[in-house]
Amino acid sequence: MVKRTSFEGDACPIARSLEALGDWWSLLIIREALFGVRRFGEFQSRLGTAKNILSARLRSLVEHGILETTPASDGSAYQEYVLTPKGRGAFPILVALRQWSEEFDDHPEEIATILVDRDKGRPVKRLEMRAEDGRLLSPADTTLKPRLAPRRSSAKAGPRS
Amino acid sequence: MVKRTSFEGDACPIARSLEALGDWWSLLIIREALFGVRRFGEFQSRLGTAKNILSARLRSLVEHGILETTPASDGSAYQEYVLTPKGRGAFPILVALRQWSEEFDDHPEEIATILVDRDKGRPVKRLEMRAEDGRLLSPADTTLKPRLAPRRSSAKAGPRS
DNA sequence: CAATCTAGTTTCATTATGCAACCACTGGAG
DNA sequence: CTCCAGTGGTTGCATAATGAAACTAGATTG
Repeated sequence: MVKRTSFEGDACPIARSLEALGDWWSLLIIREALFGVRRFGEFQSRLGTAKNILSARLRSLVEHGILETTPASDGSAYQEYVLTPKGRGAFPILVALRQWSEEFDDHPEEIATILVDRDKGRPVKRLEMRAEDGRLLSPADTTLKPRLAPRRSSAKAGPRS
Repeated sequence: MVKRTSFEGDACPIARSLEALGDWWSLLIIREALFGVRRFGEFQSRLGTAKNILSARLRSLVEHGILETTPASDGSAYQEYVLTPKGRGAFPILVALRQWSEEFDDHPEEIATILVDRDKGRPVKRLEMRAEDGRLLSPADTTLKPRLAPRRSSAKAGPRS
């Protein structure tokens, strides 16, 4: 096979999410959708995507349960694309990407916008990892565990990633 | 031009980070690197990437300042790839992707591992967005603001995303 | 110094991307 | 009802990216 490798059956959850939204456009489409964009033409003009690509991506996102097509909304007979809960659940991913850019980009002055909380207009706090009891965790403070107790029989290489 | 569109000059920080790590392999390479993988061959065997692709990705990650090549480390004359602070800073992105999978995947039973804190062995808490003062924020509680005061002269369409 | 390992590069077939052209259906003006 | 612009796509074609396998140069081992 010379197909682009798929991570569908992969046991790693990171690979699994990349399977659904790991290409150039999907996350940007979700970003626009989170800001209320619903119509094909609006996605197209805001993102500047070719229409065939946009069409393919929207279809893929619908298949993955991230977007839903609703037959109407404002009276017209056209359809709209709206986020499902799964789609809205991707918000932290976008925030993480945004904050990474804000912190490490080589030309931060080119970044046009900041994410603020609507009430106070102040930047949102950096996402942080915490333990169940609230302790702040660094990457080194974490580790991976097999999801279910491993087979008692073998001490072979455990599941990874 | 029929080149793949680049987001380099884009003002949206999400697009900017996707420019650096928005392809299929980069994030997986960073994932492995976070778990201590350093050598070309180790990346190759753990990820199953073709060597030419891996070579190109590693080079790109080095160019973006996410990985660094260190000429030695264990005595041998080979080189290693280690994460820079910028690379380690991508950890929350990976955690966000992982948690999204854990929460919304259609077949969560196929996910092999959970991320736990090393001390207690308990799952890490879900990432949450908070305001400066600690209030929990939902997507709807946030909005985008232009980074610097917009030019006083024009009331044209403001910066987006 | 021969065999093998590591870390790639090269070659070539297959896919995906992107632009432009085309087409079907809507919604409105007359 | 008819014409006609706008919406929401699909199709075709050129180019770029991906992936498997073969090849290679330097390092390490024996």
